[in-house]
Amino acid sequence: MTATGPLAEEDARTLHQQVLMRLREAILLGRIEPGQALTIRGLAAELGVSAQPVREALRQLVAERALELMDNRRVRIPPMTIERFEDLIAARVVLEAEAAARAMPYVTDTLIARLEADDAAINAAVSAGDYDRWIGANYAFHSALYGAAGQSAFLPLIESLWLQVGPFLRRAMRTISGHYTVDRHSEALAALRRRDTMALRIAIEADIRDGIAHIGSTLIRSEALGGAAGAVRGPSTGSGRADSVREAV
Amino acid sequence: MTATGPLAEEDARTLHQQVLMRLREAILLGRIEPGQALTIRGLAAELGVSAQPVREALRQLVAERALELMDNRRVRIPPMTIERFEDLIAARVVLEAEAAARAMPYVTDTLIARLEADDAAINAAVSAGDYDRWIGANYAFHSALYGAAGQSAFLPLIESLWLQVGPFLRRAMRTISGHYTVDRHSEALAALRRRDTMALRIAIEADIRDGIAHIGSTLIRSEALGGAAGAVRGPSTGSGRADSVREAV
DNA sequence: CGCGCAAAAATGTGATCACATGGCGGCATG
DNA sequence: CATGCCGCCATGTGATCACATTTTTGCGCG
Repeated sequence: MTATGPLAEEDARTLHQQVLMRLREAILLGRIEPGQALTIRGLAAELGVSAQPVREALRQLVAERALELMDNRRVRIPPMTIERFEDLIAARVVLEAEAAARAMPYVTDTLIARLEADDAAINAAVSAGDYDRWIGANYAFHSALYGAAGQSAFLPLIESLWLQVGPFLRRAMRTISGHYTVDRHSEALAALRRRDTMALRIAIEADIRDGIAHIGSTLIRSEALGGAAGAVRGPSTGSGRADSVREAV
Repeated sequence: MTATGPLAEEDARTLHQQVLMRLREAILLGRIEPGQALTIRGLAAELGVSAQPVREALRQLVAERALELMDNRRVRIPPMTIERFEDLIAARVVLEAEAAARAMPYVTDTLIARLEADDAAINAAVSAGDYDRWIGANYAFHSALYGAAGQSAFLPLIESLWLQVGPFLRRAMRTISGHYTVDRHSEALAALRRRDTMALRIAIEADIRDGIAHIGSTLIRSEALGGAAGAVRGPSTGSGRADSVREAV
């Protein structure tokens, strides 16, 4: 393999898994424009690998619904509609509330300490206005909680949902500090300390809905759904596309 | 491409999508032995295609958790444990109950008629002891219901869960007729006719748990978890593997 | 006869090639 | 100057090749 690409560092995983992780992170952090046409060769050149690993990574992301295979056989971040967004949130609520409740028996003081650290990181990111760190810490908090039990079934589903919502959070949350009037995570932590499952469910649900409730309307107003229009307007030119994704992934 | 394989029929979809569908069906119907090592070249030869489409199909099924990528980098149906099984059922319950409830506003008499037809097909399959038709009709019933609303988020998640439990239903349900003491589907249909959302939720949950409750213990007793052992015992020989999968996929 | 080691076959991974398709721009025409 | 057509280029798909790793087989030794 080429030794000059950004992925040159040796890694135990296969190349396609490294590409997958890079793309997954880029999607989760909203670094890829929704509606943007992702080309295999473009990404391959960008990452310094051949087309093969990229193809497989894209295929996997399509399976996780993070990407969508269009009729033209090109791949993009699926457009967001209000209906789909509400479905996604509803799915997140039922899955994450249940996952949290099922994790309760496995909650230890060690886990709570870790969650408190994550919570602190979240608040720090909010204060700093650092969107990337906010998302990252938020993700760490939730997956640490849901993963407390073996939860072999819930986590992948939840991750798929995050991947689908991720691309649209950033543009709707330019200023994250303004929306954090109530810290639902500390409510969740309090519930965890009391081993109060019902309160935990409520806190989790509130956390999901709080951070996201106003986004639906933002999506309508901003018209930046990134797909309904994207399907109509011609895909960008090859070179232009590669450039705009370069610093994203 | 070769024109003699079983997939020779022209199809609008890409080759890897055809392979994907074949494999998906084989998994859902429990035709592939859990723990069985699936080889790219073996499947490719079997289906009369090159390795490329098979690779992508396998990758996609791994993403959907229907298959598992082992450390050896080989692919198999993940072993089942009691914990995972319970997780999967719990996830099915919350997701499918919510999906059904959200479909309620979109329920029409036409849809109910279709569901009744599916229900009849299910009962016919049960009477005939035809496992494949039972699974198929069952799947048709549920996805028709959940898909009534646009449900762009729920259906893929539910399908992933079906793919994960599918391989283990058959061996635990040699005799399906014995377990159908109560027809939960007609209860669901009754709830639909009354537009009674809560009753529908209950019927769906009962349907999932009924058809499946005794399987957990069956899994323990039969020891046919198909993985814990499969990981230890050497994978079957190449030729043996190809033969045993031949009529499966 | 059992055990361990080495050769051989098989497999996954990544790269590259060939081909069909579709998008885009340039060009001619009204 | 607007508009429709044609050709070129980029892209996705499938096939094939080369290589490293794993698995299986077969042989020799105790």
